[in-house]
Amino acid sequence: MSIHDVSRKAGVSPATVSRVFNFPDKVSGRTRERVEAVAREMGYQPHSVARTLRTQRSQVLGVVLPTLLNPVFAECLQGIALAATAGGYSIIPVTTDYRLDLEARAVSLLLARGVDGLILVVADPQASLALQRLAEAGVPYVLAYNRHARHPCVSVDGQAAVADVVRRLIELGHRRITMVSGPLAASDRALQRHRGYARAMAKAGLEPTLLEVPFLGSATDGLRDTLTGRARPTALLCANDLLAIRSIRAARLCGLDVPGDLSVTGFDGMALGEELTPALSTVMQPNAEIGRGSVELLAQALASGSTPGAAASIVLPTTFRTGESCAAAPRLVRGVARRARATVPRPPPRSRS
Amino acid sequence: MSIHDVSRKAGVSPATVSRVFNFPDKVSGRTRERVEAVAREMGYQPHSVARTLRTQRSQVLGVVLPTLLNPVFAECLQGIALAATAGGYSIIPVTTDYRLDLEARAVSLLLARGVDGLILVVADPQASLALQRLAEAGVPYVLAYNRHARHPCVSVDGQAAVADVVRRLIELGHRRITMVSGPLAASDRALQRHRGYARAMAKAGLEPTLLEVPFLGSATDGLRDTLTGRARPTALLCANDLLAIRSIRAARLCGLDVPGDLSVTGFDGMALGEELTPALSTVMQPNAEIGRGSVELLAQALASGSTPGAAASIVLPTTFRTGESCAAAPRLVRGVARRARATVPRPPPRSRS
DNA sequence: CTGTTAGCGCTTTCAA
DNA sequence: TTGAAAGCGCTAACAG
Repeated sequence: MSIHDVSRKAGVSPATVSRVFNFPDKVSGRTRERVEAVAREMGYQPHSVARTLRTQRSQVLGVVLPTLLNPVFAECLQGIALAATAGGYSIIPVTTDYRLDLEARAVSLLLARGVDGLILVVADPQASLALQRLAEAGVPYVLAYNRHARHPCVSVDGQAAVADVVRRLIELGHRRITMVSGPLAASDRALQRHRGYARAMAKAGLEPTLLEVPFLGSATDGLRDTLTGRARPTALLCANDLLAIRSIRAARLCGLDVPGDLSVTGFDGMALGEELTPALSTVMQPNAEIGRGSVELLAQALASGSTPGAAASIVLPTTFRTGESCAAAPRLVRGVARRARATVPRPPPRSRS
Repeated sequence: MSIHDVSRKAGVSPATVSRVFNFPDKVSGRTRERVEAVAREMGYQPHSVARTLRTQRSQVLGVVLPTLLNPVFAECLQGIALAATAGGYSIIPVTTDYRLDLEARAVSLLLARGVDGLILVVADPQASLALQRLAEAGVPYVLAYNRHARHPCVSVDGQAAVADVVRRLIELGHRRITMVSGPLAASDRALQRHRGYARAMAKAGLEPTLLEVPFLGSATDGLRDTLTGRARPTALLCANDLLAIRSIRAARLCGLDVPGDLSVTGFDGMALGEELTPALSTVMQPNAEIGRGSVELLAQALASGSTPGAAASIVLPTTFRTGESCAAAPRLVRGVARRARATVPRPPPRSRS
């Protein structure tokens, strides 16, 4: 059923029906009411595809992100979805699984779909060809999580946040603080977080140690060596919450108590972290807010017929969430952590069910 | 840049260009190559909105689900996204936050967007008006997770799976097994899982106990009473993984060791469950598979110009994942669990960072 | 094998 | 305040 059917039944022209839906003020009260009544009765809804073709605006935003399997991005997407709906937009999400080729493919797919704008979380803005073409094509877009001087970004200051964590750990008496990170080359976030770690450690006169674990597979293998070594760290600063959770497990499996023997901090603030035992001490990013902010930046530009500029970038604040996974450093004896007799940890029992 | 520009530059008609993209076989090799070359050179991509208007097929699937904050649905959506992309479809996800009014709104939004079909996770197929109207309107759709005799569903047998868990717990020596569930009225899944529990308990001659915790807020309040009572359960059978994680935390806060003093099982098989300590013992649902299956069922029907029928419903198998959160029941002394001296649990220390 | 023609359903000048 | 007409970019008959 089309606008035509409504117009016939209401005894007006299609143009008038269109006006009723788009510019109600431009129609006389009487005809508007009649048209509205007829439309409601027939259950008419304007066909958005036709409208899109005519107006060249789809009211759809494309969203490019690495994966939904990391709750951080799921939370962000939820924020995007909410704000988009509120602003009259729908979203088409596409995941890239951290692969650059899929990033490019995602962008062209979305452009062919006629999205009005894009929100994307790319591996590295510097290296993204898709992004560059996007910018050149003049298509409105906003980066989320990424930070770059020449792109509009909604992000947090990961470097400062990690530096803050380092200071907190030092204050708790930690000296041997190892950073656990995914591949640094994989994203600008990883790089920035590591920089925050490296600088804060240097500033404190401490020696930085980086444990770079592979993306997939048993991240715990490398951890085992680190945690069972003679001069093992007293604190693990993990580049994200997922890594922190894995690290805590690895520590337990090595017979270490968290935070008794080893403090562990995360980064991201995924909601689940608070439900764990020990609750994750972590840097809270406002994930939903990042999504919301991205949508708003984009929607604002779209409304004014422009394109978001790098100058509009927003840096949202992070907060350190004090959980239970991090505590004062254990006392040291000749460089080796000594554990109180009472807290000798048992490895978690294997289920027999 | 439109098909027209390409046709001019290639010296052919727009129709021919269209054929090159849609029915390459219907075009002579020479002209096809020329057109392809020109198109590539100009960076032309068919405008899918126009194509949609003309063909009345959008190649877009709408996805209605409760929330992305529960990793179960995020995992499922990822599965949907993957399969959709593979099948040449894009998806528009809408979340309902378990609210029926938003369910209806989501459906009409999606229909107005001109989606070719819908995949939805509704609270209860029986009670969903949106669903009923969908069926009546003849719009192709598939339900995921839901089970209903008169709708096409991709689901698991939650009732049988929970009954199986009950049997496992009984075999481990548990007699006081409490089910922890969200509001039963909230979804058909909750109801079915509870039925599996109730029946299996009855069959074993054990008394069922249900702890229904509210959706939001401190689910742990009710748990505390249960766990500190005189005849506290030795096992908690949780209706989903999120609840299991919360229950484990509540138990720890009550000074109970999991699984030493209390076994806890989940349901869903969210990936993170394996990373926890103790690793979650849970019923694994193939979440991504459920998503994939839904897409395939839908795509198949769309390809044949039909609508998926209830007869096409698929029930995917679940498997019990043996984790560490569940073990043999502690020995009982006069109906009260006795704990070995050595395993007296300490409440987790509060972080001072 | 290729071109011509007629819309898909809507919005938007331009006239009345 | 309303209507007539043109056309967004594409595809599908139908001719040739």
